[in-house]
Amino acid sequence: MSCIVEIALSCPLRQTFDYLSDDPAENWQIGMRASVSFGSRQLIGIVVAIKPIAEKAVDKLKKIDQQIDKQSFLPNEIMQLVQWVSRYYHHPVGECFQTALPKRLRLGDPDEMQTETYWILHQQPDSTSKTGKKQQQILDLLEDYPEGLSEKALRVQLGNVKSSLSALVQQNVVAARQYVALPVPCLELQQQVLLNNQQKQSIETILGSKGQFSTFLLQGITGSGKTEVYIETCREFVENQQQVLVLIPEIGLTTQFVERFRQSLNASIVVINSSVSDSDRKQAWLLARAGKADIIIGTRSAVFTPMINPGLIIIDEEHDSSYKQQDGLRYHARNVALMRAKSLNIPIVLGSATPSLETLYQVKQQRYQFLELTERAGGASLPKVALLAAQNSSENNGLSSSLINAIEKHIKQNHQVLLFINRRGFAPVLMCHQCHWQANCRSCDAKMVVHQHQNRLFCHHCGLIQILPKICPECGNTELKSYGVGTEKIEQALTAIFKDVPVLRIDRDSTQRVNSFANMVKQINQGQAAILVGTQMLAKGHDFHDVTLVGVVDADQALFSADFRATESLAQLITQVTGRAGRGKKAGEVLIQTEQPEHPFWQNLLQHGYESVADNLLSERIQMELPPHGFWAVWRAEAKEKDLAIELLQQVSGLLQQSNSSVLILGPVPALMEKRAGRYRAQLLMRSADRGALHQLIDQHIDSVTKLKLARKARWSIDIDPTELI
DNA sequence: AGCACGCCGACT
DNA sequence: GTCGGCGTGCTC
Repeated sequence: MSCIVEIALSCPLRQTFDYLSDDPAENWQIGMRASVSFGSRQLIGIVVAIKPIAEKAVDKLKKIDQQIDKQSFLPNEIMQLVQWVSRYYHHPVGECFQTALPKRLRLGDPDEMQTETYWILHQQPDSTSKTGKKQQQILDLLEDYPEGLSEKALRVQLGNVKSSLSALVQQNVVAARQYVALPVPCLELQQQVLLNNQQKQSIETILGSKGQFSTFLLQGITGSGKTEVYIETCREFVENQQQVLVLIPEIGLTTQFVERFRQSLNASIVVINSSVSDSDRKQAWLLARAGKADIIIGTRSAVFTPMINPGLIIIDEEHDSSYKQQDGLRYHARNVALMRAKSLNIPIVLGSATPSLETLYQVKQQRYQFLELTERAGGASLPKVALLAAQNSSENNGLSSSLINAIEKHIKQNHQVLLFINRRGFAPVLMCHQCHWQANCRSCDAKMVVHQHQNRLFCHHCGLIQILPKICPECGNTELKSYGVGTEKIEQALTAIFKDVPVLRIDRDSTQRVNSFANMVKQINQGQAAILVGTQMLAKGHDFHDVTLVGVVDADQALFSADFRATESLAQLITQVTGRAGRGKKAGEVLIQTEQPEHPFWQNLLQHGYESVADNLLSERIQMELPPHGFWAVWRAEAKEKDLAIELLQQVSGLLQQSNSSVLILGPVPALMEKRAGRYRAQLLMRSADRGALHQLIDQHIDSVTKLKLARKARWSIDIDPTELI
């Protein structure tokens, strides 16, 4: 008896496809993969339904080419989750499955875990045969592991063991077994750290919600020991054979975080981030699904990792913008995680020193429980924060004389200094002194940034690269001048001022080479006086113990930005940065150089702290009916031809207006930077106090939008709960 | 989105 | 005479 199998395929069509299978329905399960011919190509899809043969139009159906999985592949929970994501974000279901699966499995790799060789003691060595030193070491070690020890672990401890092992095999003393390859455990676990009362209380409260859905905001200033709270909470779950999913931001600096878990917990910990190879991702995913990974630490897409016995979800730095995907399926991992925790009926912890307004809003509505850590570990005090008027700073390449003096003071004490400039390159503007020509990007509405080290102009929006011109292309003048500051210029200025002090620049340009970042960190941690100049990437995730002065050079930009979220991010950045100064015994100092020291934002932040700023911003947003107040969706469109995007959105707007709905339609308007990477962009906003009404309106019209002629000429997408409104 | 089919311009 | 440009139409 054959059957019909309904398959979700990765294509932008908002539908699934029926195929004919020769196998009986019993041989199929929802969530299995199948290979089918689709149009003229071969695709792999996910089975979403199995149906009996119906009379109608069976002859139109193609046959399934291959059933890839013989046993269940995607657990029901993940099937439900991905289908919910597809409905909630109004994104084609096949593409949702695509984002949820590791590449190798998406492409049809069998779902078999990699194995590795384990060695076990087979019998006691014959007393007559002589055993070498290395061989004896192996035997001694294996004696402690009656269930065997992996060859990898033997190698880690004893070095090259290949020849000794084969000798032992010859004597029939040891035997090899193939077992599933687990992550290499830490050899020496660290002693459990002493927790303060706030930490203990937080852990207890979270554990009190074991086995039931409950959301916690764990707010703790930098250095207050959030990670210890995570680790000790995990310990409890791991001891109960329950798995923990830990989401982390997408910054390449996760090693320290992961190491602390590894060194503290006797558990199988897998990592899924961008530096993990495709085959290791697949292995981590399979280990998690099989319950052989106790803790899964990963970035955004790890939220879809299946677990056999999930107990807890943790989202570290929950305010981080990398949790929201900004193309394709525009999901927010925090949102998906919340949904997942709810349907699994397990607790979820959102951790941050500077929670997002969304999360604070929920705390205010008493939907999340608030946990707070206010004490810094080791009794370190928070640094003094002061504002510096930026007057005359342009004469010193963007550094005011008081900032330079402060740097000198800290350097003289053999301490380290950290300076933030949130712009890569040398200078953001190149201009002709004579005719006022400016170096602009030809594909974007943006200026080209001077990168002197590489003797090039870069567009930071589309990646266009040009040779740095020596003469003005308009009038031939040789007097080209650059304006503004970037990391390179600050680096150069400081090198000139402090001749004997190493100046390290840390940004995407200087850390691109493999290991260069790790090497820099190593150098920094040697503890000699040094000045570190860098972008935001320095603010996150890394502890530099000898830094006593943190300077913020171009803090003002955000205060004038048209993006209403800029002040929120600035308050978060300054607060995070403040935590970077003076850990341990050395007293810290933070200096913020600004053109507007009188600005109420600074006064509020310095006198009352992040929470107060966040509070104000939140009331402001509520008053102005901006997110997180109300429910928002935005249609985005882009086209190579000018005005095409906006025309398409005008038609979309027309369709939406046909319904008599409570949803407010705003726009369409061109994007703030209309042209980017050669495309003109526009957006159409929807807002409602009623989430259901918003989604209903989209569902009502999305098919007609797909059928619009213009929808083929312009790229369009829909963004639910947008985090960027421009 | 891919990919095929289809109908008009400059080239071995 | 052909190669190839991208318009439009379909994908169980």
